[in-house]
Amino acid sequence: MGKKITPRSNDYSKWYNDIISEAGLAESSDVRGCMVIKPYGFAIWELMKSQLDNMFKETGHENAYFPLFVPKSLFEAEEKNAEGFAKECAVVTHYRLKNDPDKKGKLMVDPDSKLEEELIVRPTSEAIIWKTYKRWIQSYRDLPILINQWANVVRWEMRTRLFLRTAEFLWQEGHTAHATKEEALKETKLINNIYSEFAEKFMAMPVIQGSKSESERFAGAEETLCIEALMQDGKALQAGTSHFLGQNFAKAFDVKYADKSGKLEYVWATSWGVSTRLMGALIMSHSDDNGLILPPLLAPSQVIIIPLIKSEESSKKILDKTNDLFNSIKDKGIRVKIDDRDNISLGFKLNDSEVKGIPMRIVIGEKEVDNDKFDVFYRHNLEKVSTKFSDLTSLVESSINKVQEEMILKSKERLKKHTYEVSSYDEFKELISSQSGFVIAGWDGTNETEEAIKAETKATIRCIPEDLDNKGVTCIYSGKPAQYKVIFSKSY
RNA sequence: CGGGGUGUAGCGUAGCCCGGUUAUCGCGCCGCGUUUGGGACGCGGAGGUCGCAGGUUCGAAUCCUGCCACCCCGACCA
Repeated sequence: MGKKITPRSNDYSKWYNDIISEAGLAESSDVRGCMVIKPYGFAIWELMKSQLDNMFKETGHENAYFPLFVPKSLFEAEEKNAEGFAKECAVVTHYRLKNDPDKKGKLMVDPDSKLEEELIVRPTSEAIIWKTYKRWIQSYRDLPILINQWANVVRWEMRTRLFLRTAEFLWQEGHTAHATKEEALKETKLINNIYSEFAEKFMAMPVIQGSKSESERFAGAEETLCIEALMQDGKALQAGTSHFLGQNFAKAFDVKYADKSGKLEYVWATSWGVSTRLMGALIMSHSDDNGLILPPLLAPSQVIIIPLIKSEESSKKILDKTNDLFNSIKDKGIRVKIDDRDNISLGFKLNDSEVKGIPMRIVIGEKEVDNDKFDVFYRHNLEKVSTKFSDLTSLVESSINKVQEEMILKSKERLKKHTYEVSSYDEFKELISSQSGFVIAGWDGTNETEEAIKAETKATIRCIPEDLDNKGVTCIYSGKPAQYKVIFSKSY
């Protein structure tokens, strides 16, 4: 089994890339730093999307779409935001090509088509959206605005990795406007809770919630909340962020509303997003050396049935059973598929279903039909459960939630096992260098300390959880009283 | 932009130091036949400006020069 996948313990990155390639999720494109998401990978992304979309809509949000291009003057309006993204922007300077007079059959940029104002390909949409909100908001009656958009953005990263960091990526970005600070803060928290709930419930990936230190904060935000997940190699992955933007964008774009007394006030803002990086998180959270493992709620096929026909005589009874089972599982609203590909050996099909992470597999051959004994093979723990045909559908149905729960439990245990608390810097350094997970430690709250620790150990403050008591704790580095207990880790 | 490396078929590679027939092997692809109980097998076949340009030589994938592209380690990052 798993012949073609490099073992995780040998080379973690290779293992990760092998899984993406063998499962058919994505591949590098011919365009620098960009990625082709293949149908199977996209199907998983679409399941994630629809779940998140539901959760946003249930909390009063609506979808809309804003332009890909941001005129430079808009982009630079909010200074910190512009500065933060300036180094990774793709810029459109011309709008036309022409035949190159010196090189036959080649095209060149037409110098006459230079734009008066450059267009930035959005690395994020705050600027264009806040320029629009200015038109939409006049009165307290126009608030709140709770909008989300599903879109692509471009960030010209130096080093890219499939799903985790690509030059172009797909995401959702929510942008809300509120009358009061309290309401905006509440929204920021609400969304972070949604992200956390989604990660745990659907991705079977428990996360730690908290706020970012100033240096890790989103450019232009007053506070950034985040969810941080722990990957199997002990590194942290920022899986989602929710920003409280204060009145920064309202002021930059002059967005005011008249309150009940007619007084003009700047509006309060939030923005929040998760991206196709979640796919990377899903892969790295659960996969093993045999390939991908999908939690049933995010599996495009939750069950696969493989008919095994060896002779003409047995063909009919096997196919009848296969179709009966397919229909009865499908009637329960479960995503089920039959692998009836011709000229492909059973062994190949078994491995194929494993490498793709399909949660349950049922092989139907002569032996099963004659003995009325069928195995359900579970991908997440590689175990089999046997039952008779009449009980098969209910076993499958009850297994969906069971498998999901078992995967959540396993991930929770891993997170717990790899979360440490230290009080000395030596202990801290040892844990970080062994790259074994989240390390909770006291921090004096200064930028200098944070940077010194990063320079010495490569660990960064992943987040500042709000529920950790800092009474009597001292800073791991400076020895001064700790302002917070925070979570350190190496990260992606 | 600093430090290192690599470019040979769709993918992964051997050959390069030490120049010499028709450029190696595996996977994949096409055809025929046999095979489904853990990534099938046999036979036949297609596919290459050896990254680009120039030079040295009777002769260059191999040596020299220039260029280009990509990868890895830094800085940056959802």
